[in-house]
Amino acid sequence: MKRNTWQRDAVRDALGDADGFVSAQSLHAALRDSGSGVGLATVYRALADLAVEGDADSLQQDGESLYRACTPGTHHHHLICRNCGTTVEIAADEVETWAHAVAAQHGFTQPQHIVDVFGLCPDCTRIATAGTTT
Amino acid sequence: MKRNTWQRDAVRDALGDADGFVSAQSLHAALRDSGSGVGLATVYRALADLAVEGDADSLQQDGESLYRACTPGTHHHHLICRNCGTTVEIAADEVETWAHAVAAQHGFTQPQHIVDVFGLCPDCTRIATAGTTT
DNA sequence: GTTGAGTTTGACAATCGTTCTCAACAAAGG
DNA sequence: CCTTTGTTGAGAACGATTGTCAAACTCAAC
Repeated sequence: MKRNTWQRDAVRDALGDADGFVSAQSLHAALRDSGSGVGLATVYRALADLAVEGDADSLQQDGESLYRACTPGTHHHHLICRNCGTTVEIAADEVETWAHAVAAQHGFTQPQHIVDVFGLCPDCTRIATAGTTT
Repeated sequence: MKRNTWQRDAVRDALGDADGFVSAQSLHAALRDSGSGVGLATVYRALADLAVEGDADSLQQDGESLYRACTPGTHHHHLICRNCGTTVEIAADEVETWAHAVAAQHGFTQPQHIVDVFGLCPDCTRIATAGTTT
């Protein structure tokens, strides 16, 4: 049986409030800031649950897992600013098709794919360019 | 100055001998097996160097970094069997183009992308199917 | 061949993210 | 209300990775 606890809701809310991808640790810190004394282990558990249920996307950067609330049920990918963390959801039918085609081409079945694009968002591009043009 | 040590060569060789992606830890174990008393820290350092120089690809799975020797200089992606670890290098011009287009569309610059396809290779598919078809 | 300078190594500790443990707790149903 | 049973939380445990630092080694010059 799955129980509904305010802790889990708090994690879900905090994840929804976060802008881009956040680590479990920073989410825990944010929760502690907002007064919710949620334990770290609980945050990890809640995030893992959310990811399994499809309410959150996760990706691994460097050595930690980052999570982000996402529209449940839809398969999509992300365009992430590597400077400020801004994230844009992108539907990627083209890539879906490509992945399936490539897999089939080599006799592979049950293709799953990891596709994420990192870059500099318009704002950060402007700043970076201004800094470089010395 | 960059020096040439037998340890670094040993790591490079071991990586070349490995079939698919291997973790730093297992590579270290393999090296120890083959008699080369290379330290763990050295393996990590060598792998990081190889990855930077473009002689090795790295990806993160679960919570550890996996490495694999690759043809230097070429940008490519991988089709990886999630069961046996077999890896196929795939040139992905289509995806390159797509990634750039998507990035540009949203005003993002300097796009880098993580694209890996996991699936079941022909052999593992056969086995899995045989097992499922009870 | 020898010397010297500076990089690399390696054993171990430290660090960091994540998971486990287990007693206390609280949610859902009777 | 009471019982049942999943959930929480504090801290320990854990595993991968990185830092530390003296000793070893490589390279180039002599």
